[in-house]
Amino acid sequence: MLTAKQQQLLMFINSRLKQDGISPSFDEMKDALGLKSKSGIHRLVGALEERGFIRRMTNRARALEVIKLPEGIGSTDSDTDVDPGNIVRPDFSKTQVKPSLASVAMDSGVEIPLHGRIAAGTPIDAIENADSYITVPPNLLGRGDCFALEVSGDSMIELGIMDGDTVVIENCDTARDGEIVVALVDGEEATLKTLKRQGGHVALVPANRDFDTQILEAKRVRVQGRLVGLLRNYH
Amino acid sequence: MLTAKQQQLLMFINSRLKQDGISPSFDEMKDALGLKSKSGIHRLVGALEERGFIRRMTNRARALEVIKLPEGIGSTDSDTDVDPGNIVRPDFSKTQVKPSLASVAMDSGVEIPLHGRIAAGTPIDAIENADSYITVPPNLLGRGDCFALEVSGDSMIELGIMDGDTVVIENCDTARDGEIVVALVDGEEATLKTLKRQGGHVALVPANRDFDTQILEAKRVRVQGRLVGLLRNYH
DNA sequence: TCAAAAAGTGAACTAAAAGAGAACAAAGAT
DNA sequence: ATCTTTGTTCTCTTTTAGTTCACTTTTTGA
Repeated sequence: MLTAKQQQLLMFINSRLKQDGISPSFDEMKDALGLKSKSGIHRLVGALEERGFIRRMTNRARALEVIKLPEGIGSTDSDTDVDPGNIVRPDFSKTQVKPSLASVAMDSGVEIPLHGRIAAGTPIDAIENADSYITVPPNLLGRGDCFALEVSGDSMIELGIMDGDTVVIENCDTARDGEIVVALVDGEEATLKTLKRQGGHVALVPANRDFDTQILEAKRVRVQGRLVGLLRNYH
Repeated sequence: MLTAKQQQLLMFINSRLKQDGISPSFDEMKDALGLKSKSGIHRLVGALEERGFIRRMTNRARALEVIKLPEGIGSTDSDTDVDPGNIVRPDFSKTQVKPSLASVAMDSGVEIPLHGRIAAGTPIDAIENADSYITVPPNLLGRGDCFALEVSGDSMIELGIMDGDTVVIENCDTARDGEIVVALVDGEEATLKTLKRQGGHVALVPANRDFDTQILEAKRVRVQGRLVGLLRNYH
């Protein structure tokens, strides 16, 4: 009934809907299948619709719905069926812990507010919804008050801070030489950069050859926090 | 079926109805989503209605009802489910409900075992203390069983995976083209690499110019898990 | 082994989603 | 009747997402 690609896409859509109820965009599906163009997704979606596996609202964003799955695919949603029986796991396969609700219990992480996004050279979008909180493991936190920001842009890519990562920032107004900080320049422009002190000046050093270091009088720069942790999601 | 905003609003409406049976006003919804204008809420409400998630009486204040929730938002607490046969009425459902446990439960962290270290081109150190667990935010997890590994070495540095990072791996034995996986070669050498399929062969592609891609017969390579999340600590 | 079907690419184009702000209209209360 | 709360509509802007087309490559089955 389905080709391999069609099934692969169907399973991806299904897992995303199961996961958070939000249907993936064509671009996300494209990435999920490792394609470079989303026109192929368009064709696959059409094929799945024609075969009665999904329903969609055309010309609407993220409006897919799975209405059936192919035979033999349990609705328990494993596109990654595991046969734990005979796999050689040399080192680390002894314990298998499932994130069952039981283990979601008490030993929880800590909730911190997600304050918005920060980009190279542009102000923080100061969103701060009451509703935006993320949970982070306690060991990622600093000693002080922390908040999270979503990173936008590639200015720190050479230090492994990628577009879309969530960074955990500890609120503070001073930083040591070489620390990565959220720095506010002239009270308006907040960026995530490595801070270097040079006499009465500070340098805000990006980690990307395509961006320039800013050297500024110390009084123009206010440190808003320092980087203490990072989270990334590959889904 | 829904966009992120639509889903966010739907969950808010649902929680308010569950909490005290009174639907929120447009202004309250606006505040809940951190917006400054309620015209956006009007549009979102229209979208939710069009998609069949809510019903409403136009021009009536606080007259929303939730008629279904997206797949996968099966609330962890049965009390917070929408009962399909018994719709929540905006007016005379004064049913008193305890504060939703769902939101508390959903926000807590999940413990997964830390299975050791993984390096480029060398076997995993089988450290695994049974006692090593780390807490990760639920949204970092995949759908299946997960475990964590500490990354050693620079082989994936160009994809922002640095020496010392902790990666969250979902146990699975298949992976899609282009996913980052823990791959076991010839049953003995486990590495973290991007997997590419090339006919009957698979390529294990590092993200570092100083390392070479390995192209191997598919049967020599066993996928042990795929990368779903990453944590980094700057302390 | 050849033709058809399926898959993949890239670009141009169009449309939807999202946010702001203001003015206005309807419903219900005093 | 008039005030307050709440919902509706408009215009405008930016960002995100869907559609289409022309063309190439790969896969598959007769």
